[in-house]
Amino acid sequence: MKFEELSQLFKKLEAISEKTGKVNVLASFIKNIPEDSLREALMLISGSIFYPWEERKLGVGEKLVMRAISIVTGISKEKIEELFVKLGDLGLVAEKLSSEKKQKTIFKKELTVKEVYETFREIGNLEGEGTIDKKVRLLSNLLLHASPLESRYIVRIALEDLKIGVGEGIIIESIASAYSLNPEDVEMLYAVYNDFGEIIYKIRKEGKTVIQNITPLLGKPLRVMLAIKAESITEAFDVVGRPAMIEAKYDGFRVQIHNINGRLELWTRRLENVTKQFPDVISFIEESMTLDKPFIIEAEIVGYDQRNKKYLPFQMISQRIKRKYDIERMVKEIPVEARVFDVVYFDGKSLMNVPFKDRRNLLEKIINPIEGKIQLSEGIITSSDKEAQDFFNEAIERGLEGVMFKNLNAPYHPGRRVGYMVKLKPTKETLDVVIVGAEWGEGKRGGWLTSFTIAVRDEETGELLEIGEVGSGFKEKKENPDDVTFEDMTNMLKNYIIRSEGKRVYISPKVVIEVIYDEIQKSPKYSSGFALRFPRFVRLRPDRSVEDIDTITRVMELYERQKG
DNA sequence: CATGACTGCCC
DNA sequence: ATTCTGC
DNA sequence: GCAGAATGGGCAGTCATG
Repeated sequence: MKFEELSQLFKKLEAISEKTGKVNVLASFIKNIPEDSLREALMLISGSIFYPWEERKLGVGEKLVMRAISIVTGISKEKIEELFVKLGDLGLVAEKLSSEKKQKTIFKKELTVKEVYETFREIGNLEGEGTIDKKVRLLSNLLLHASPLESRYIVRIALEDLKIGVGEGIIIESIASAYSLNPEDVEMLYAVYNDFGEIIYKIRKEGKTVIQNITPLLGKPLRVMLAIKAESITEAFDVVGRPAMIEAKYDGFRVQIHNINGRLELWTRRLENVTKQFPDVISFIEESMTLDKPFIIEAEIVGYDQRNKKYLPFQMISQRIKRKYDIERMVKEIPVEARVFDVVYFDGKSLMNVPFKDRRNLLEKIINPIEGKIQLSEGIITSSDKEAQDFFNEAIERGLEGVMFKNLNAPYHPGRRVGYMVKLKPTKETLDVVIVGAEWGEGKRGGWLTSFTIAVRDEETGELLEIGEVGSGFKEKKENPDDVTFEDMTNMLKNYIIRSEGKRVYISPKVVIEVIYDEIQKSPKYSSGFALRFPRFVRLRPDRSVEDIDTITRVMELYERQKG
């Protein structure tokens, strides 16, 4: 299969906004992919090069792509960055420059899907000295032989972001449509195999029989079920029904644990293998559970200080997640506890269609809790707003992140954010800050300032101290008069731009905004020494001037208060 | 050998 | 992670 | 109601650079 054909598909999908339209186009394309390009084509359509269980990564980002474009076109990196700011997308930059390039004596061979995919795998497999130059060379070589349209998508593949409005959901629907299957069945196949090419291959070969008895595969990570967010206890109950299980939400990270005939393996939410990083968790499970029956359970791994029985901040445990060296030392320095909250496979049987309350009951039976090592997540079953409120309040007082509401009768729906699980976090403080910088946006936000550097005031010196950036909470479209759009922000701020530096602009401190956040963190990056966790815009404060914004003293007080 | 830029992935 | 938007 | 695409801080690892 020619890469040109795939590029045309991408172009067509990018131009269609309706989901059903995308599914129709993609379904008919999928039916006709020849078997010898099936896996490669589906990997490229899903915008990835390596499978989630592979340890290799592509290791290509914006900077490396800009270097490659610069080499192929002979245009300076500064000029390319300028175009990037203007167009909001490096794929479009490559396309534009490629079409403007004088077609000299270029020997243009036609690229194939296989060739493109294999080249990217080769790029990802490079390591050691000289790697970056080699990657740039391989990528430029692809671009050299590519048409303008192909260049657009080669660049986006390099960044593993096709921007064609096609995600897992649409690929699943398309496969279902192509082979007249139930989308839920295809979804389950994907949740188990994590490989679109493989499941299409199976469907073609085995027909509808593939959907019989799909069960999780031991040793192969399964996609996990995600929660939606609620703003209040009543809203949470409305989503999951009454009674509901209400559980503590721990500020750690999520793992899926497989017992493969006595051997334990751990995967993260995005299916990265982290078994080596957590030998302590492995031994907790060996201590607490019998391993004679295979299982797949889910847990939150959270930092825990045994001495004062307090949970540690997320930043601590994040030091352990990707660690390859000094693992044993960190096991001692940053102890963790596993809080198990679900089981999806046990003793040869899939539990995905078993109601949550029964899965939870099974967990109670198979885990012997050991304080500070492994326990079930704390929770209550109630229909009462008052009991729910008390449980929530207590969780917050203990420094937990919030609570989860769970539908007692819900099946396990892998890979989706459905209304079976709802998270509820406490309402937060806000800060009034001034905008001192910004960055030009990408993709559909190209041409607007979309991320704003914010600062608080040192009341002693009058100096402004940066405390992070905010780019969430603004509107793209004005629907109500008081909506604040990126366009509003851009118009308001462009007169105050002091200087530009690539995508970044420095702005005279005039515009005051109110931002909300979940937590104040110590920051090595910002001049205030603090940063906001999950910052988002609330509203403009035209009534306030730079002198009225929040101070570093207040930030320090808030930081001390949240430590409890 | 130390440092910084870049990338990928936790939240 | 949060938020907005189109369907 | 959901999927997709924007956007946040900060961690470790890798490679380049000086």
